[in-house]
Amino acid sequence: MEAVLKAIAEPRRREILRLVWDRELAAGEIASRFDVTHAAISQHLRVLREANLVRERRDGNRRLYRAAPEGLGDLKAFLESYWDAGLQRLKVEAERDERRKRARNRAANRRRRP
Amino acid sequence: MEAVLKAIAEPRRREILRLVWDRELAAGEIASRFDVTHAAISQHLRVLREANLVRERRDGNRRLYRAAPEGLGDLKAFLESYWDAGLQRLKVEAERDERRKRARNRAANRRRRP
DNA sequence: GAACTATTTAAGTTAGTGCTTAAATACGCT
DNA sequence: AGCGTATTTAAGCACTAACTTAAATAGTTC
Repeated sequence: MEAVLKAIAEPRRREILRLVWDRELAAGEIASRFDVTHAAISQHLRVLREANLVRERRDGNRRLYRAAPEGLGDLKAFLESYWDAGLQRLKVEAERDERRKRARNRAANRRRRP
Repeated sequence: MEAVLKAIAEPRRREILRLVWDRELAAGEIASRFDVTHAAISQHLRVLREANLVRERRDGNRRLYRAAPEGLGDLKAFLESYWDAGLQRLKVEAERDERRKRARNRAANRRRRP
């Protein structure tokens, strides 16, 4: 998961991911859309591949890349679990506060009319 | 958004975020849970604060931190829009493929029984 | 096999980051 | 004011990461 988060923290890699989200593109086609060298893009593609965010397929000379739904799904699932766990705790906390508030009110009422 | 993604890409910052998810903690209390110096944690807290992921409140001597729902919401929204846009494109692509397949079948049928 | 194309890998440079130690700031207490 | 506590800021160091250039690999074509 570490690798995934690091991978998408880099803006250029997010752009690349977008480019290959719904279609295959050769490394060179991807590189031609950026103003850095092919080598630089190749290195980004490696990071994305090792994070399991893109898949690579060889076609003759070329290497075609495309977003990998599995890796993206893992990321989404991780983030959702992160949130759910947090929201769950918030909920529990809110209920506890609610109980305290009611207890305070009951005590106040007893003082007013015992 | 850049700042948010960079902030959560760091494992220690994710741990800190978890700690203050549902309660306020003083900087020192947070730092005492890690085996790095207070200064290091203070720097992490700054990163989180500048990414709007935590809120800081001063209480006398101490500074209390707590997760900021707004920043977290922004992150969730960003990721969801990232996905939705992607899924939307996937859907459009799938429908286009479906139309092509039907067109192929119609053509084949005409050839079989014109 | 030599030449050409597409891509990656290696090596080096530069900028950024996480950490430490030491000094600065901010607040409360007497 | 002076002292103690909580925390941040500054400076410096080690390590990582994004990039470049140059060389290596892999596949196609003649």
